[in-house]
Amino acid sequence: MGDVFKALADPTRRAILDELTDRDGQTLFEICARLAAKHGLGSSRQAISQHLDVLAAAGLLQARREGRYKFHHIDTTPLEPIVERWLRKGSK
Amino acid sequence: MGDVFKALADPTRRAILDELTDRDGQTLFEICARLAAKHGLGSSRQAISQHLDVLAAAGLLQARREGRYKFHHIDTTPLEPIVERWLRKGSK
DNA sequence: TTGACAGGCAAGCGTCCGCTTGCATAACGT
DNA sequence: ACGTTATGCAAGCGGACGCTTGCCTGTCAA
Repeated sequence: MGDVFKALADPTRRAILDELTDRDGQTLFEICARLAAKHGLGSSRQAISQHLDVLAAAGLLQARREGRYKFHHIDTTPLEPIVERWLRKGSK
Repeated sequence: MGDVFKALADPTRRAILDELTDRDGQTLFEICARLAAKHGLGSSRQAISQHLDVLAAAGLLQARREGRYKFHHIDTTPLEPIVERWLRKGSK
């Protein structure tokens, strides 16, 4: 559960989620190209790959293999309960 | 803005927010005692103090001086826009 | 005024994190 | 078959992070 917060702590990983929100199901190279173009991030391929592993371990990402391509999809399910945890004050 | 995510990345800081949600306006020593009792965390006073600094820098905390006491209050304002960022897909 | 209480400042240390580097694997085109 | 494309694995490095340690400031009670 705490993996979700650690995954969101890095700005590059948040940019990846932004990119996948704009266009879901991208491959690793597509993400690299669009991160460099849109967000001005000069991260290498291996760096992005490791970020994708972290996001997948947190349950925020789901990978789909197809031939030599691997498409990545967001899963926003773990995001919903993490904020309402502190927003409701009349719980006690 | 990214400070909010980095602040939430640490489990001790999340426990502090839990404690302040349950009982707002506690002092440093109160937080230390209740963290040790409820959450089983054996963190020292200085460690908690530094965590409070991080939370305050992220805008999640607001301090109020009164004599030799310093009461800490949550501010959940920065929490609201951070999740809807990825939840809405029909924004493009 | 003296002592205890609540908190602050800053240096040092060990660990984790993000990134690079180098090589390996697997699928496709020709 | 061969080279290219898309991705995987693992060791190593530098910096940031969380925590400790030690000392200092300010406030209240007796």
